[in-house]
Order: sequence, then structure tokens, then C-alpha cells
Amino acid sequence: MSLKHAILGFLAIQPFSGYDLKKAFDASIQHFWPANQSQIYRTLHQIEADGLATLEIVPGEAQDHLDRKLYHLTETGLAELHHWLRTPRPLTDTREPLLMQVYFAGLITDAEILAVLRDHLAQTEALLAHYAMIHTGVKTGSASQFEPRLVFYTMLTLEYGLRAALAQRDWLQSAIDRITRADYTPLDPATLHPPVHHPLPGG
Amino acid sequence: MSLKHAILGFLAIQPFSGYDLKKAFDASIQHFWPANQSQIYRTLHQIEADGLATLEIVPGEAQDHLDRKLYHLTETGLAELHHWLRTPRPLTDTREPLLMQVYFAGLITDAEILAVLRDHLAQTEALLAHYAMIHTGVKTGSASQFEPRLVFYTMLTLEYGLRAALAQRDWLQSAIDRITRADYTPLDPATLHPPVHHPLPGG
DNA sequence: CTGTCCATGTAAGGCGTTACATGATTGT
DNA sequence: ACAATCATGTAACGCCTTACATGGACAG
Repeated sequence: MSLKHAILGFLAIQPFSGYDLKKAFDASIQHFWPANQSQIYRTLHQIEADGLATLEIVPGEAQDHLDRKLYHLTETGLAELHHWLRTPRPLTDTREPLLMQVYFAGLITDAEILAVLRDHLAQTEALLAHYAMIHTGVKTGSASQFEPRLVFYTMLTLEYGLRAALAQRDWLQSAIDRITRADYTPLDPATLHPPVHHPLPGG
Repeated sequence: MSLKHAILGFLAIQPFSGYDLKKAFDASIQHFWPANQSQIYRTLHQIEADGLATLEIVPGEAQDHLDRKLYHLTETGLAELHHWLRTPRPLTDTREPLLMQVYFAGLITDAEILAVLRDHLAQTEALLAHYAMIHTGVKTGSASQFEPRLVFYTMLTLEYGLRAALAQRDWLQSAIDRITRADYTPLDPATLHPPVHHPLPGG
């Protein structure tokens, strides 16, 4: 259901074609809601059928080009979007293949699970670097032309990804360290409950 | 594909029926791989058809009870599981409705998005309390009868959940604080790159 | 001359969710 | 009396992925 609301969110800013929506997804919310092309076209049809958007056909400029189909948000669509944005949702349940590998790691050797963990750590560090790039890009780039409040909310989603990736990196490093030392002793429960707060400046 | 390997993982420990597998899922890996009953039965059929497990029918004890169907892992199944456990996987892409709400929060009021964030924070804190309970339960409970190395790997998955929930809680608190103060200024990039390491003892 | 961009879609399949169905036994 | 437990499944639907299909324009 959320893909529909992501699309409504973009249409609330300006009219979009399916093609442009795909590019908008890839350029912005891809990290917390990837969407592929066929999914977007299908959902757009559904959105129009539900009366949440209307269709405007823009003829192709060159002689034999396909027409563009611009979707305009209706008032019903905007109302639906507003309602969705205000409604609290339950926690997402995540499926993490890596954790399954760790859970059953007793069946393989330490060296084997270490290789898997190190691979994941490298990927996580690449992701962190990628987030850092986006961050500096937003700050130096054209972001200042928008209202600070709007920029703030998009930056919040970036901070989320960053903090999640940092937590994952720390966990991986801790796990790799202990397995390398063959240190299988449990952690002190006092370090876990009550949990420690790690603030970033500004929070 | 991973549900199949979760089931193979359990079958590597002992034979299971669909019913018992459902209970095993709910009692252990539910937090990173929830599975429902019909999915488990369907996948078991497929696993048997693929020759990864064999079927033993155990007649119901009371007069008219259903027979239990016990699945035994074959050598092919064990080989497949081993291969899967050793293979690094790409990062999981997550879909987070909450982040979509934040991304488009410019369309609603601060009070409205605050309510959504506070609701999420309460849920995250409940989850943290739940993890803390599991943690003390494992430590005081029957865990010590198993090999420390096996206990260690299952505890690692719990630590992951804990660190992820802590990161989420910190992010939510930071966001709520700043929105309450109507402080939309961006964070200092130096605090993000290079990222700070927050060790837990033992890591 | 090969590939990428533009711009639209369809088809098939996998994975997950919800609801329905059976039917005796045990607990409140 | 009502619900939960035990134990198996089927049916239908929705979301997501991958691959296929069209066809001109333009760049290396």
C-alpha cells in the first residue's frame, strides 16, 4: 500500500509521468522504498482508476515518439495522502538473511562465518561512504533554494539511514572481533539494560 | 528463498513437523524472519519435492487425531544448507513506511508528524524492553546446557536487534527534540564523516 | 555499429498475508 | 458454554521481481 502513497507524495509536488517517477524514486527515496518500473506503471493505472489522479496526454515532440502521460493529483488524492501521512503505523518487520546465517552459524566454521561477516562489513562501509557523499552533495548543492523545513525532513531520512548503517557496522565489528578471538562469553547484561544513549550533536 | 533455508536449518538440528516448526519460528527467529503457518506447510512440500528432506508419518496417538508428518533432512538438504550458510549476500533493501511519512512531512504540520514519531518511539521502547526480557531469560534460563559457541551465535542476533532498536530510538528522540524546538538547521557534516564509533563493552 | 536514452507497457512467477476448513481434547 | 491446543492443509489475493517488447534519436 505504501508505494501508492509514495507516488501520491510526488504528485502533490508536481505532475509526473511514470518514467519521471521512476527517476524521482531512484534519485531520492530509493534507500527506504525502492520501486521498479513495472510496479510504478501498474500502480499509476490503479491510482487513476481510483480517482486519486487524472491523466493528461502530452504528445511526443519528435515525429514518432511515444506520448507522455502526465498524472495530476486530484483533491481526493490529496485528502487520501494527508490521511495516510498522519496515521501512525506498526513497526516494520524486517527479514535479514544475514541474521539467519549467523543464527545457524554453529553448523559451519568460524572462518566461514567470518568471511560472510567481513563481506557484509565491506558493503556496509561502502553504503556509509555513499551516504556521506549524498550528505555533502545536499549541503553544497542546490538544496538551499528550498525552504529549510522541507530540506530538514528529507535530511532526517538520510540521518536515519546513516545511524542504521553505523549500528550495523559497529555490530559487525564487534562480532568479527570476538569470533577472531574465539571469545564466546556472553555480554554483561548491565550494559544492555538500561540501554545507553549515544547522542549525535543536535539531538 | 531464505525461508527454505531457515527450515533446513531447523531440520539440521532435529526432525520437525510443520506445526512444531511454526512454534520454533515464533520462539526464536521470528524477529528477523517471521513466517506464518501456510507458508511453512507450502515450503515443506517443496522441500520434500526437491529431495532436501524425507517424510515420516507418525500416527496420531488418540483415536481420531491427525497424523504428524515429521521431516528429516537428507544429505542433499544438508549440503544445500551448508552452501547457503557460507555464501555472502548483498545488503537487504528495507521498506520503511515511517521514512516515507517523514520524507513527505512537509505536506502536514509539525504537530501531526510529531504524533506519528512519538507513537513510533513508544513502540520502539516496548521492543527494547522485550529484547531485554529475552536477554535475561536466555542468561538465567536453560541456555547454559548448550555449548557456549552455539549460545554465542544466537545471542549475536539478539544484540543486532538491540543495537538496531537503540539506533532507531536515538534517531527518533533527536528528531522529536529538534522538531519540538522548530530547529530545522542542518547537522554539522563533520559529525557524520568520518562517523563516530560507539562500542559496547566486549566489542 | 553498439549501446544508452526516452517512454510506454505486458507476462509470468515467487513470496507473503488472510481467511477458511476439519475435529477431538483440555482448560476457565 | 466458550476458547484454546493440537495438526493438517486449501484458496485467493496482493506486492515485488525479472524478463520481454516496441522503436526512434543520439553518442562513442
